[in-house]
Amino acid sequence: MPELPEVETLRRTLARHLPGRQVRRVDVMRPGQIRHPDPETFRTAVTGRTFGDPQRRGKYLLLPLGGDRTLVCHLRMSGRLYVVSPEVPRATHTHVLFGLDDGTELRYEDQRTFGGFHLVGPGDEGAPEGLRTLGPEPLDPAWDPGRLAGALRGRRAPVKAVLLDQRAVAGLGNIYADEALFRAGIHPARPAGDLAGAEVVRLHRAVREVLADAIARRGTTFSLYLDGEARPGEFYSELRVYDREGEPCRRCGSPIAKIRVGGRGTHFCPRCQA
DNA sequence: CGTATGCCCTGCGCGC
DNA sequence: TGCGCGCAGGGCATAC
Repeated sequence: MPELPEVETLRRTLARHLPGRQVRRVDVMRPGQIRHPDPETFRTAVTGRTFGDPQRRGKYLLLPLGGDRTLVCHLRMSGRLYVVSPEVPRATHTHVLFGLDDGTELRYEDQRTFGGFHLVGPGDEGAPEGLRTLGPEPLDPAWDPGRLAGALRGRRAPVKAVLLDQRAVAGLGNIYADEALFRAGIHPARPAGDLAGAEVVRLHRAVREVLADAIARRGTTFSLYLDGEARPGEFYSELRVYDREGEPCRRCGSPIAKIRVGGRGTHFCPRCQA
């Protein structure tokens, strides 16, 4: 599932291909993936524009197009965005295709169709609500333990649910929330507001470390994620709890447990995260 | 407001 | 071998 490290890896790979490329053609095979504006307006508004340097906010990929327009993409569960030669056969769930002026194609593929595009205009016109209300970037130096403590304070929800709340902190999904809580030695179901100061500091460090480590390994390919050059990530083998139910904890050997927290499948070590 | 639940959607793995 | 069911989950809509 694309989370911050996967979208960051995607941004970095697309940065090698998109800047300076003009969109010659937009094919929308599945109109539902165009969230704003209507697909025909989208198509004509994007055609002829030139990509700038890709940016990222949380799990949102931001592709500047000039003229104060930005193509905003969210991959949700199964979205893939990559540059490829037109001779490569289209994958089954290729829903949107941008023909570029060097002959290559930027393709959007999405098996579960949860993801899609917003074309954002001047003054954030058309921006998805989730982008407007997005919390701080966890890798920003300004995100310190105090900011995390502020997001957790007074909340009775499980600490994991707060980590997944994009308004509290941007970019964590199910994999890295579980991994950060393991690294911090904190039980995922603990009420967020009950964490001691030292635990918040540990969690803050753990979030940063796991995200940085995952970016260094170009993200996690669990089932569907590929980067902007259609390559898988290498972080899967580094996972300490996610998708390891019943397997021995890498630290203490206890079997990794799987429970439901905040409606999400949650992996943790019952001994290291008591 | 804060919290909980269900929905969207498809493919896969499991049990029978 | 085939079929149906449950599960996977990010973000949002709705309910309480």
